[in-house]
Amino acid sequence: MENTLEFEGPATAQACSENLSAVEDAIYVIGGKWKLKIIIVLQDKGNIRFNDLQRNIPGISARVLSNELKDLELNGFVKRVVHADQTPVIVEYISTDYSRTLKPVIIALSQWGKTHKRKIKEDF
Amino acid sequence: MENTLEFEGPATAQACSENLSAVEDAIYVIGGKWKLKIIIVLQDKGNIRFNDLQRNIPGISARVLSNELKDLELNGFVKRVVHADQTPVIVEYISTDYSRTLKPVIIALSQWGKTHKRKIKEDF
DNA sequence: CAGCATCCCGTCTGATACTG
DNA sequence: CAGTATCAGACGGGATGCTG
Repeated sequence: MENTLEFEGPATAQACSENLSAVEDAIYVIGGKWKLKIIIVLQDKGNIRFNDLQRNIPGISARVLSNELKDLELNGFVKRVVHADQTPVIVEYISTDYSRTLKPVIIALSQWGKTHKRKIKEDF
Repeated sequence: MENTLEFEGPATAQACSENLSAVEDAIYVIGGKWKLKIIIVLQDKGNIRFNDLQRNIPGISARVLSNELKDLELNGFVKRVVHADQTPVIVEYISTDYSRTLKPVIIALSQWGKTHKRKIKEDF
C-alpha cells in the first residue's frame, strides 16, 4: 500500500491522487527557481558565506538569496551560523541533515536534466 | 566522469556546477506549480479529455491548464489528439514516451513528499 | 561583509464571462 | 465540450542605494 508507484506497477486512482498530493507537497517547499540550487551548493561546499554563496549561484540577487535563505532556514534545510567573535561579523550557512534527505530528488533531477539536454541538442 | 553525484561520493567543484546546470535545465522545463501534476495524471489515466483533466487537478483553472498543455506539448511531454469525426469534437490528451522518462523524478519527489509530510506532522 | 529598504515593472493567476 | 477573452490583483524579481 505504500509503494504503489513502482516503475512498472499499475496505478489505482487512489494511488494517483496520493502521488499528486505528495508531489504537490514537495514542490511547495522546494519548488521555485532557486531553492534546490541553493541546497545543492550548500551541500557541496559544506559551509559557505553569503557573498560566496551568491557568486556560486549565477543570476541570483542579494535580495532574493536573502529571502530564500530565510525560507530554507524556516523549513530546516539550512542552518545560519554567526561567528560573533570576528569583526566584521562572519555569517556562515550550512546544510542540515534534513536537507540531505533530498539527495535522491537531486540525483533524479540532475540525471534527467543531463539526458534532456542531450535530447534537445539532437533535435537540431 | 558521468556519475560524479553518488549518494556518498565527494563532489568536486566542477561536478557541483554540472549538477547545478543540469538541475536548472530540469526545473526550466518541468518546474512550476502544475507541470508535473499534469504529467502524473496524464500518465495515470492514459488518455483524458480537457475537462476531465481539469477535474483531476484540484485548483487549476481552464486558462492555466490550457497554457500548460500547450507548453507541455511543445516540449514533447503531451500529445493532443483530436477526434474530428465526432460531434461535438472530442479532444484527448495523452502522455508521450518521453514524459515517461520522468518516472524516476516523480518517484523521488513523491517519496520525499510523503516523508516530509510525516515530518511536518511530528513537528506539532 | 551581510544583508535590508525602496522602487518598479513584467508576469502569473484567479475569477468571471463568453464562444463555436 | 474545449477552450478563449478580459480584467484586476498578487507576486517575483531586477536595479539601486544604504547600513552596521
